[in-house]
Amino acid sequence: MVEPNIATAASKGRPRNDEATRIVQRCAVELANEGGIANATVDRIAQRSGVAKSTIYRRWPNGPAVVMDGFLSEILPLIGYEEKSTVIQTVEATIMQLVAALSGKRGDILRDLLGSAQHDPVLREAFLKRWIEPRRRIGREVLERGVMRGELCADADLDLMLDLLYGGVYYRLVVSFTPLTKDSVRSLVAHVFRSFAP
Amino acid sequence: MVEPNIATAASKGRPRNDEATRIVQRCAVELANEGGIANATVDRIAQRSGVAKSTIYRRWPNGPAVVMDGFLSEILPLIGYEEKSTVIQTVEATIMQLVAALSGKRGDILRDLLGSAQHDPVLREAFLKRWIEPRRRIGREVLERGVMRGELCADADLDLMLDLLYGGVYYRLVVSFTPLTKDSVRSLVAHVFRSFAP
Amino acid sequence: MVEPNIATAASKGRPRNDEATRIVQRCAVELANEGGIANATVDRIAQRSGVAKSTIYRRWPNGPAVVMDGFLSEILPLIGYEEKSTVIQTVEATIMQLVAALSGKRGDILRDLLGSAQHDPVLREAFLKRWIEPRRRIGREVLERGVMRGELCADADLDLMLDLLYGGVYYRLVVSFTPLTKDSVRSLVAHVFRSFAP
Amino acid sequence: MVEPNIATAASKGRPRNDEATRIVQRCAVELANEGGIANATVDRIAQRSGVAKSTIYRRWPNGPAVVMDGFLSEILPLIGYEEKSTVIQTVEATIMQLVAALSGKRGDILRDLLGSAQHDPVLREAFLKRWIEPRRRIGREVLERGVMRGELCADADLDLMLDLLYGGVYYRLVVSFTPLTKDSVRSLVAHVFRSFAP
DNA sequence: TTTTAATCGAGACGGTACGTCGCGTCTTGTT
DNA sequence: AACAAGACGCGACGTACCGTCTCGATTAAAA
Repeated sequence: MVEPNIATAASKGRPRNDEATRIVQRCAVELANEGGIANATVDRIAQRSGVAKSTIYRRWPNGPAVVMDGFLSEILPLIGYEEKSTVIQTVEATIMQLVAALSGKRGDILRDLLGSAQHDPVLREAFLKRWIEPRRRIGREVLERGVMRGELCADADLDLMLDLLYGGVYYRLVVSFTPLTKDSVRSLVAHVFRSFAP
Repeated sequence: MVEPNIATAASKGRPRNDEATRIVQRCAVELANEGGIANATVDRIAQRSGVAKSTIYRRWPNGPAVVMDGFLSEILPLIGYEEKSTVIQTVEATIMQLVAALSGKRGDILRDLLGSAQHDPVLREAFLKRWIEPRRRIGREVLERGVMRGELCADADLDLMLDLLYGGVYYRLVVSFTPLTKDSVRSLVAHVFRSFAP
Repeated sequence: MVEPNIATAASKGRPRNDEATRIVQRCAVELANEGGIANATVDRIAQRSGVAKSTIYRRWPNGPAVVMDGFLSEILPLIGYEEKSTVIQTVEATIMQLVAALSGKRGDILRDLLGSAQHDPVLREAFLKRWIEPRRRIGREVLERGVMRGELCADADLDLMLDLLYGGVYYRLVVSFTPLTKDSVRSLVAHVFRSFAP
Repeated sequence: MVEPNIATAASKGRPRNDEATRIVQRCAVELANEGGIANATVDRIAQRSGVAKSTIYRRWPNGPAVVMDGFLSEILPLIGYEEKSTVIQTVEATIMQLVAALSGKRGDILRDLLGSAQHDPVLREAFLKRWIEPRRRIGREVLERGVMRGELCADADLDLMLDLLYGGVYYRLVVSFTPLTKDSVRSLVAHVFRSFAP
């Protein structure tokens, strides 16, 4: 959670306006969509949303944090994972979905947020807890099923396997800036699976 | 090269001051070391170096570009690559060296630069041309030797192999923020090599 | 009285907390002592006193008004006036006392309050009714006794005389910012008395 | 001079824009006319004048200082002093002029500035050096002529006399808030002169 | 005894201004 | 030309107060 200042549960004083929280997040994402997260300044978010700057600062430490919060709470519900007939197919589909999420407009923002997370511990925490770890948890479950079903070797180092799968994807998107085609994803997944075959 | 505005070779007026170029780079790196690249503003670089802002802008488009330039021209000479008796050992040593470079103070800056490159095409270009591609070229040569020497299978997809090796490293440093131990590097390299074994 | 909103005498609901009124005034004066009346903001008064902002606003229109109230109710009891053997001596003592009150920490606040009264009608009213006019009333009584006792001429314009006495003092403290010595007070009083001599 | 940051005489770098200085002062006075000096915020001055906030802060420490500067440089040229046939008449005319200056819109600003000067040393300095002292110097010259011409007694304490004259005026305008009529000025001047008669 | 109504604390809210910083451009005189 | 110096318009920063508001909890007089 980027939002570090949660209103005290005891609900003393006037309660926070949840509507304001929502509209601020929405406007922040809008602005980031239009011109990158550098465009989502607190001033601009405040102006567009009609919410006072002080109210925004009461909830988030800076503009990118708002974008992160809004972006994730917008995208997370959209990402399920489909069970396919074989584990390798399920993984392939999941990775394809990830690649799709990291492409286009939304992908630009996510890459930009990842970039900002390099020097902002708050963003880093949020990025990890709400984006990386959940997906990794899902991935791990799938792979464990692969082990049980005999598609993967019994003593496979699943964490290493996840590092290789996700690493291969993120490396090309964020480090070497090489577009990822469906074919390249397929051969990546295929090779990794083969190397962990029973 | 970040530096896009090269002085025309035999220009008429007063020639550029190379000393200024050097001191500016040095100060920019210093400032980045002290407080991240956000600390290396053009104003501050100018003040510390005693070089006028206009002089800086004549050479670089913005602050991070100076840092990138200074950082790379400082770190590149330090990175050679040692030929070991086996290819896997050579690769392991190279990766270890990379991990070392990406750890500590210098690593913070490099990760920070990579972060900024996500929204700055100029930085991205420089990062690719001067950091990623040269190392990848070297890595490729090593792997090709591995194929020739029979340590790797003849039809190995070397680009995929490089993606897996580098991807595994960068993913943990820049995406999942998981510290890389010597052991984890060793098992990563070992696994990838095994999967491309002849 | 600065305090404009008096609770209706026999009201129905919960009665006002007089203790709160007192502690608020005390804290306001404390804060003004520490950093001028600009330091006595309603927020700060509320925080230090532990009294809610709304409770403060129920009694006073703004921060300076609290300071004015607290300051005057603190200083007024301390100012008596001593009857001397001659009227001129009594006046001199009174003026000396005024000068003392307008010097040092307390003087800074009073001058500051007078400054604020230049653009705040509420403060002006309070300043007049509770500080200027009472002292002037006392001064007038003394001078009238001077007339009766033959120390002053029978048809003396006592209001003009008071203007000259007080004017001479305030002018130096508040307008020309020239320190007032005991000697300068003495010669001021002496001259004015001489000019109204019988 | 309120303006404390004078561009270095050596005129290094781009010279300051005098036009900007002028328009800023003009707008500041305008704003103060419209709603008191509290209305002359740096933000508003910047917006109305089209001059950047940073440019304003490069010259003045705060809004009231701009008003003070603009106000004085606007009003000072307008105030000469007329030589009358007798010294008492000259003084009376000068005081009348002062009362006029302290009445109406301009008077409100001047009183407001004097109020602010109570807690702002910069304003106080400017107020003294550019408003109080020059007028007092003139007044002193007039009185000295009065001594020479035998209208005043030879050993008159002219500083005390000035304190009484100016004090009587400022006291009523700024302290007791009693309107000054022409008659009251006349009787004030008359009495003071009589008390310093030869 | 139950309303009823004013008070209290806490603190959120929309505003507005603060004074600073950095940007990238510009205008000087000097080298 | 390039250079040091530094002014300029711009716009964002994060903070502080303002005065208002909405809560739930007290506290007494009126019903």
